[in-house]
Amino acid sequence: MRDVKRRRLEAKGWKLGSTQEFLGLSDEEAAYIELKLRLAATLRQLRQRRNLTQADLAKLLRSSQSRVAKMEAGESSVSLDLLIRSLLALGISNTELSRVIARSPAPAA
Amino acid sequence: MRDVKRRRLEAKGWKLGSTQEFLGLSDEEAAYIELKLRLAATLRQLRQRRNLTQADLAKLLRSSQSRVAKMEAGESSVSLDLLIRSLLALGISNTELSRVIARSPAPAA
DNA sequence: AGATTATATGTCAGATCCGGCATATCAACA
DNA sequence: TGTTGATATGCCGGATCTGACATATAATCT
Repeated sequence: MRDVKRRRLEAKGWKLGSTQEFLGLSDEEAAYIELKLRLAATLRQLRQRRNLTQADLAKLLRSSQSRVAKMEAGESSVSLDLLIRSLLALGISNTELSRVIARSPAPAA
Repeated sequence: MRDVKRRRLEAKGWKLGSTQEFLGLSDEEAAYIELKLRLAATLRQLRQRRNLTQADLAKLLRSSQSRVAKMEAGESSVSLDLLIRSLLALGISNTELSRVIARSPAPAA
């Protein structure tokens, strides 16, 4: 993984330890983070497709605008739980959800 | 949803409030719980297929046997996060994971 | 420029979840 | 029957996550 990408992740609160530790990032950790980012992106798409503001969505979820922002940013302080709950609240179907999860991230050029 | 099923869920720690509230269980809540139970069942299958005891798996996950038991039981005190992390640790692929999520629960007879 | 609306960032107290321990239940055997 | 190995249940202190609030930074207007 590239330094650029690393910095982007760390900026969002992922404490990844030393570079060695980072390079040794286990497959499941990597898969977990990628999955989360994918769900985060999907949440944003879904919200925008419905012409909702973050505040609107927050109200729908009985949460706050700031947390929605963090969800969409894929911050480390947001759990898969919250992301998936939110997608479900937006009415995503199991089929759509599974499609998001199936899609692997594009490999680096 | 049937009373039998309700009791089964409540026994696992789901506080579902009054019957009215339960009957009014929103779609996303229901979907969330079903999803969790599906992942829980998958975890057990995967572990058994590899001939691991709960204690073995716990060690692999740096967790405890009791938590693994709770995961597989789909207790409310277990998050999707932990379930999915565990499945990833067992090496489940995105494709398999997505298949689990896609599969809707069998409708009541 | 200033005003308005949307999004992002920082912080924190309370809620939830976690690992670990003790102990209970169960199953398969001698 | 009692012993052994596996799984389940109850509990708790500490860790993590959450909603909420304040505030900062866009972005889009007049």
